[in-house]
Amino acid sequence: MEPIKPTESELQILQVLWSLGQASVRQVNDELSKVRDIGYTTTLKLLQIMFEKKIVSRIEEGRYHLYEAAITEEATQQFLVDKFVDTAFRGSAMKLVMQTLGNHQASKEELDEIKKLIAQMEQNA
Amino acid sequence: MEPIKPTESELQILQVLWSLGQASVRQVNDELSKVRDIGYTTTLKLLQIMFEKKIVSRIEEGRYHLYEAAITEEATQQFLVDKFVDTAFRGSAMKLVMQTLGNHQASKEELDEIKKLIAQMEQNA
DNA sequence: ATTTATTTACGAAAATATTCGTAGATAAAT
DNA sequence: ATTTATCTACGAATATTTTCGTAAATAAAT
Repeated sequence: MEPIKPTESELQILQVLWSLGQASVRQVNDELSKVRDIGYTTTLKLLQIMFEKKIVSRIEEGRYHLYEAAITEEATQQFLVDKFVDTAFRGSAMKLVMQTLGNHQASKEELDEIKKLIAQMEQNA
Repeated sequence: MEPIKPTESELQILQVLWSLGQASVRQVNDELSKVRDIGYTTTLKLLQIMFEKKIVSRIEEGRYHLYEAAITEEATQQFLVDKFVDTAFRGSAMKLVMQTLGNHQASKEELDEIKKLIAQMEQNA
C-alpha cells in the first residue's frame, strides 16, 4: 500500500469511479461533465495517468477500456484526513471533528450513530 | 470575505503565523525549517505572494516587515472542510466526522466536549 | 466501399505552484 | 571607512497539474 496523494482532478475521477464501479472513459466523462467543464480527451488523459500511477486498473473490453478504482474510498479518505488534519488543523483531529459537527446539518440517525461510536470509544479507553 | 483557497505551502505558512501572531520573515522561516527544508528567499517569496493575494498583511518595522495572517484560522478551516467534504467525502460531512472519530485517539475531555455539542444539536433540531 | 463517429495514444501547450539566485539597500560590526 | 551580514524586490528556473489537439485504429452508418 503506497501512500498516494491523488490530485484534485484525480480525486474527482475517483469519486465517479467509486460511485459507478467499472466505467468507460465516456461514462466517467459524462458524469464529470455534470460537475464541471471538461473535454473528453482530458478525462481520458487523466485516466491514463492514473493508470500509470496504479490508482486505477483497467481491462480491455473490445476496443475500449473499462476503468476501475484501484484504491478503496475508505483507505483514501483515511490518508487524506490524516494529511488534512496536519495541514489544516495543526494535528488536532478532534478539532476537525468539532468544527465539522458544529457547522453541518446532521440527521437524528447520524447523531445516534456518532453517539454509539463515542460510547464504544469510551469503553475501549 | 473572499473564498480564497491557500495552496499547501501557503497553509504551512499560515499555520506558523496563526501560532506566532506577528512575525518577521526570519521567524517564519525558522519555524518552517523545523518542519521541512526551505530556503529563506523561498519563504520570503511565499509571504510576498500571500501579501499580494491579501492572505497576509504586513507592517514595515524599520527596514524589515512584520507579517500577520489576514484570514482567521477558523474561517479558513471552515472553508477547507467544506471543500474537503465535497472532494473527499462526496458531500457527506457526517461521514468525515465518523471516519475521523473512529481512527484517532481522543481524550475523555474531548469526548465529553463532543457529547455536549451533540446534545446541543439534538435540542436545536 | 466510403464516410462518419468513437476510441486510444502521444505529446505538447497552458496554467499553477514552488524554489531560489542575484542585485540593491540598509544596518551592524570591525 | 570598509567590510560583513541581513533584509527586500525581482525575475526566472523548475516542478507539478491540467488541458486539449492531432493522429492512428477500429467500428458503425450510409
